[in-house]
Amino acid sequence: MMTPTESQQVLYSIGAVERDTGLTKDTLRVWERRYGFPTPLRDLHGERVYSHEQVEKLRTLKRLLDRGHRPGRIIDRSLAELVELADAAPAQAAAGELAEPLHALIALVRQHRVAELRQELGQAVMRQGLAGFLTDTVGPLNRAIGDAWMRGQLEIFEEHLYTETMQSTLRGAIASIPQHGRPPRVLLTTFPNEQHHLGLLMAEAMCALEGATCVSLGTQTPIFDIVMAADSHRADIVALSFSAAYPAVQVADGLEELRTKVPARVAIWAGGTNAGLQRRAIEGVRVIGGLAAVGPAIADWQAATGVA
Amino acid sequence: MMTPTESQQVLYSIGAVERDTGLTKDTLRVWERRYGFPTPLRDLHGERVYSHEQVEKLRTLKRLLDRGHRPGRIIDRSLAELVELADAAPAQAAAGELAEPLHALIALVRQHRVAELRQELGQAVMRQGLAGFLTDTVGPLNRAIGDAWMRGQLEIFEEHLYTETMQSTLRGAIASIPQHGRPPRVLLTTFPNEQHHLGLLMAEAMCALEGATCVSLGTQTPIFDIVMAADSHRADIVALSFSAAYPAVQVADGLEELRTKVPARVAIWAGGTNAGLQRRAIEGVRVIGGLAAVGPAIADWQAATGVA
DNA sequence: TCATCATGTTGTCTAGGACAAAAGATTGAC
DNA sequence: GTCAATCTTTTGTCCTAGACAACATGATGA
Repeated sequence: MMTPTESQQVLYSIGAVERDTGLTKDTLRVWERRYGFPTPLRDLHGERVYSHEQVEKLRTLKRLLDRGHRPGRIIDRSLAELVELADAAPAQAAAGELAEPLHALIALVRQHRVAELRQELGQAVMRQGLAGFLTDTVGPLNRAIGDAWMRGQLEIFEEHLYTETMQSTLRGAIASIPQHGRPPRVLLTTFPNEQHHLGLLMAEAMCALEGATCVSLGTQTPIFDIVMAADSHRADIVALSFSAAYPAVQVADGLEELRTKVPARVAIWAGGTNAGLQRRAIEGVRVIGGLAAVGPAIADWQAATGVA
Repeated sequence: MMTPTESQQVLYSIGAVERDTGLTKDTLRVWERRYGFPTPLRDLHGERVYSHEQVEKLRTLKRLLDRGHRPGRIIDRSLAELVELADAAPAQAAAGELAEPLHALIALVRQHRVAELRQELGQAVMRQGLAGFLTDTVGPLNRAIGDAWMRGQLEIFEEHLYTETMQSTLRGAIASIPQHGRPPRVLLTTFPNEQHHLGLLMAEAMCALEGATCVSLGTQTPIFDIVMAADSHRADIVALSFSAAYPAVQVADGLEELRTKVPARVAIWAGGTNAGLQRRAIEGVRVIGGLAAVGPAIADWQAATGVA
């Protein structure tokens, strides 16, 4: 058996750190030059070699950047201080009073009781109805899971497990919604580099529930292909999902580019937890503020187009 | 109305090309230096700007590299010649005689008839049984779709549509397999940067069919987390899936690292269409050569561990 | 015929320097 | 005091060109 110290003797190349943290090699090198962190060792050939601890701190930094923090302000703090910072943030937005059932679900994730988790989620759909499940369970649960992960209360693989299980649940639920082929026809996808599939599935479920005809392209469709797909499927609405981690610049740029390339008769809707959506309004793009706003938006569309 | 020439005036930055092709910035620059391709223009600030045509050729090149071609040998050829090459390759491995039903399915994808595609796939599962569906339909179909895409017969969004639909079908099928909690316990996932979810689902379906207890973490789990997850779930087998596009170096490195960190009593299995798997054997890692090999592998495991 | 060795080939890493875009701070007008 | 415009700082991404290890290929000899 190895001691903890020995087992932590894991070293990462700059390429490995890029993969694990989502920070590019350029950024890693320029941070080292500017801020003096990280401070990788060098191997025989003079190449950077990162310790497990540094990678851990880099991952936490990345999460905080996604929340709007700036590297220069926080990079000097210790990992413990960063975690504290992460803890403080969600407290503002109604943290403590997580509903009891949610705690139970999180507990199942942390205890790796997959079969029970799957069953509980399935039963919750039945109990609350899909719409209630989405707004009252999935939404808050996603946030709680993300927070727990950042606080170090949840490992990455536990988050993966949750995501995978929830994906199955949602797909099962979506498959059980009868599709009549009635308008509006909604095309759902995300921009390249946006991998968050759960948000997309939630949107798809919500639209299908409201009687729309949904076609999902999955995640990461190049803009030019979204345009072609909207045309091919004669979509009435193109719906995009943006997670918190997606760069705000690319949200605005992408939506503007998409708006110019897609015919005006096709509506563009954007939703998700991304902060950039609230900041600057984009002409001809409707921002959907949460799942509850999907129903009214579809009602608006039907009213505007005179569909019975 | 713009002329075709004007509308093609789409220019890509080196970062955009990296995202769209999967070739790193480093590789793009070194190719330009060494082979004289690509030959991007420069913008006002001297930064590289790639034309749509060059990006197209780069994408095709990447696909050919994934098949084992070497850049120096093929980079000078025209896009048409490359496409021809892509056409010729699968001819070796039983190309022409694609079963009739597969052609019909591909036709549905190209005509964007989603509802029918979904229904046909569901019926195929019933008709062939899940095992037959996986080996005779999904496997060949994946390859055919990939080929068609490379030949320019299929747009990216059409491939996305196929993937999304197939994912729903497979998840539905997996959900319908009763799980008894019997050994072996199989943990399924992919390495970071490996996004190909379909291969993973196919593996999960196959294992579940053979009576194993499956836990999937989805794609892109850091190696350290795979180790923790294997421990938490008391996994008997860790199964990894590698698509053709995944760099062969990272396959070998990753598997070796994983082997040293996971207890010896846990088996490591690797499968998928990645060429690197065949090249060099890794001590303590079993390479699963295709879906049909899953059954025997599980039988072997059961025999070796004396499980009835 | 097969193993060993030399030769290409290829991707990834190195070093600072440069600059645009966004965020933050300051100023001035009403 | 509030808001808009301008200045300053911060920050990520791009630039050049050299180096080298890992792998594939071809040549050599047993």
